[in-house]
Amino acid sequence: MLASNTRHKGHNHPRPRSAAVVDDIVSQLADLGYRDTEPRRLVISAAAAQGRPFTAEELCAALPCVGRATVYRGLRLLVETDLVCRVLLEDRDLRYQLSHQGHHHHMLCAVCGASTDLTECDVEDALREAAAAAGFQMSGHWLEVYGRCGECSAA
Amino acid sequence: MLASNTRHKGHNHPRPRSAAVVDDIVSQLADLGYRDTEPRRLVISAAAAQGRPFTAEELCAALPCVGRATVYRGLRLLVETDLVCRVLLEDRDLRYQLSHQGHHHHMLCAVCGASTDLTECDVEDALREAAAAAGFQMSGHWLEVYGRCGECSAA
DNA sequence: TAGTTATTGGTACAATATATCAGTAATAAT
DNA sequence: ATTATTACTGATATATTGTACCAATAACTA
Repeated sequence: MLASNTRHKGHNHPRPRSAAVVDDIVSQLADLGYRDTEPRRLVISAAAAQGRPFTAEELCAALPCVGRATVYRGLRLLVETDLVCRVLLEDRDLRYQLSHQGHHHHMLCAVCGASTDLTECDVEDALREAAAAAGFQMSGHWLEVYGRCGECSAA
Repeated sequence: MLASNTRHKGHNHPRPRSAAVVDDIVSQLADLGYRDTEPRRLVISAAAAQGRPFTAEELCAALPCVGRATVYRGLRLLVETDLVCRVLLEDRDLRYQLSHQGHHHHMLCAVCGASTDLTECDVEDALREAAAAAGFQMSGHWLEVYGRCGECSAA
């Protein structure tokens, strides 16, 4: 029997934070009618354990006991439900990362590979206006920012 | 013997405008040390003939007499030399189109598939500032705008 | 507890693109 | 102009990323 999910900050065997993240995501999926399965939890857990944007194959490698198709399906489900977002690297390599939800973009460090969210950014409005000026009705956009994160630009 | 390329606006057998585009691109490639070959001209010509962003496979289909590998190589060369730019559709389908060069972005119509350049757009500066505020030193970005072009939003 | 049905995993398949390599052709050198 | 050099081509094999299929299984539900 595992420790209850509902125990608040219990002082015995505190579960790692990632477990709470997994529970949260599984719960959101449950609200959408998706089942709570062990392989799916493993995919979510592995995704949450990645320190930076990861590829689907990296998840497969990290989960040798989960079928490839299941990993891809899990990832796709997470993307479709906005729990994981896609990140396009400068070299066009496609990666994934847990989404912090809400509209945001990513700043990707070319040195260390870290991804930082860019939230307070009103580029969207400026874009919509510029597009409208050209007679174009914008409904969405895709934006990635490349460069160096604070740590790497200091070094 | 074909008509000379250097004849100015000859009044017999005027060459289609696309031929001038091909010549121009071949010339730019020559400056970079790349050879002027028939298959390469065919790839460039086919790319220039596309009315909207196209896939590599579409080019292959349009050029049954050119090897697939050669089409892909030609396309890659054009991308690397900034003569063709990549366009990422909303469904993540990757397409290509002749570059109008200079920094610009694309507004992609979800209805008719047309791509319109978005040039006079100072999003870059706003982005750079927002990134800097987060300690991130921006060096580049990728942006695609999705929506409806003027014609399609009118209809 | 039994029944319904989403989910799994293994494999086959599809789409997109590159690697290899012998043969060819475009440019440079003579 | 002829030869030499070497980039380029094309056919095929391979790599990568992801989906389709289907029988077996496990999760929810009545």
